[in-house]
Amino acid sequence: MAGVRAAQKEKTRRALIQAAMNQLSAEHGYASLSLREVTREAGIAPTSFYRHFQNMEELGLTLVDEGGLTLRQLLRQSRQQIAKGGSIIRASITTFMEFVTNNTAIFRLLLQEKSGNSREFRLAVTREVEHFTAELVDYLVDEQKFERYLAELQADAIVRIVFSAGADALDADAKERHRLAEQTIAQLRIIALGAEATRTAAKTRE
Amino acid sequence: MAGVRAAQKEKTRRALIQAAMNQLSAEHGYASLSLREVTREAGIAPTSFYRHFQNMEELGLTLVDEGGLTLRQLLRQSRQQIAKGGSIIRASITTFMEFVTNNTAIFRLLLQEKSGNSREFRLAVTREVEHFTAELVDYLVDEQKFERYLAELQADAIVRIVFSAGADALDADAKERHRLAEQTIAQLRIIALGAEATRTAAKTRE
DNA sequence: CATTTCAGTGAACACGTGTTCGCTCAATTT
DNA sequence: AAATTGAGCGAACACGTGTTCACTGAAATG
Repeated sequence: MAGVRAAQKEKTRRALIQAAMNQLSAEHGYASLSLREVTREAGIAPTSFYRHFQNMEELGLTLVDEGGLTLRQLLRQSRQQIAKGGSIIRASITTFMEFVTNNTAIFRLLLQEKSGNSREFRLAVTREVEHFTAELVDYLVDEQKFERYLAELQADAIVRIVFSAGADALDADAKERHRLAEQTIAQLRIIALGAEATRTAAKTRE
Repeated sequence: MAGVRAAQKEKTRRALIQAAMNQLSAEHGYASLSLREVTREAGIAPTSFYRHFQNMEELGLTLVDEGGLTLRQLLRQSRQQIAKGGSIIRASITTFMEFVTNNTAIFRLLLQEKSGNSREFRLAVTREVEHFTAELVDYLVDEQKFERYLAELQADAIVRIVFSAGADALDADAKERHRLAEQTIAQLRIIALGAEATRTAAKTRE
């Protein structure tokens, strides 16, 4: 009952997931992920794949889930560090861009895989992105005291801009990536200003 | 010299492009576009494909070019109609969403095909999107008298938000699409307000 | 210690893929 | 009217794909 067997199974399961991540690149998206190539890189026979996943789609969904989870954990950490002072916007964007640099494969999955896949896959990706927006809305309502509707507008705009910039960062070198980060920070400040102006305009109308 | 032959060739070339467009859907992206299925729908033998395109990639690039051109023409038209009064933002977004509804396939190509393709293909898509930003920057500088840097920040943010919303609209029903349009309009107004505030802040500092 | 479980295997199936080659035969040119 | 051009075609090639099936042999169980 030591579970040597279960441990080994988990190990090759991780190997399969890692192999799939490695295969994801700019040239070869999830759509062209090949079972045979994945199993080859994981070091097992093609047929053994089915001991771990029902089919390729299940592998894809697993990748999306794991990627989204990792990203959200990182951002939550960064948000806590912010409490110690410093610009919220700058810290978040910096963390985000770092994540993109270090986890390129996961990011491609979340940002650039909205078509050419099964409906279920697309829904899973959408759900992950919605998690981010929801967390940001909560932050704007609780900490910044925005009214819910305005917070949602703002959060949605921010997530769209940041994810879009993140997608561009995937193909960028370090310098261009830095420029993107600064640009995004400036854009989020414009939005913050605009939201603030909208809020006060609504108040004076009361 | 009547050119009966050349006319026929152009006709089947159009048939190929149209067939490829028809094959593009949420489930089957450009990456999984099949030569044999395209030629089948166009009503010619697989081998005849090579009389019109050197390979599949050339077909893809053609689709991107044609799609981007069509979209830009439409938006230019709408911008002229705006001169007759009415909200610029509302009119543009309405036109944009209409285009998404009527030209779903083209749009998927421009919005959701940034990975899983050749480098050249991705550059072509990026170039098309940059055309939009450039036109918007010119408008903000010439008509709204923004300074160039602020205009670029603003235009880039707007394009990112609008294209991201456009991508979501692809999978949405009429009602959800309308909500998306209204949301985008409200977000662009926040940005306009923020940009205006940034401009006046910079001026008073002079 | 005998029995059962099950991760991993190798062979095989049925199929779709892009591309090449040599041919036909109508439109075009000489 | 004869010669040339070239869009369209059918056969074939070489290969990669996901998935099934009956199997082995070590770990787990009774």
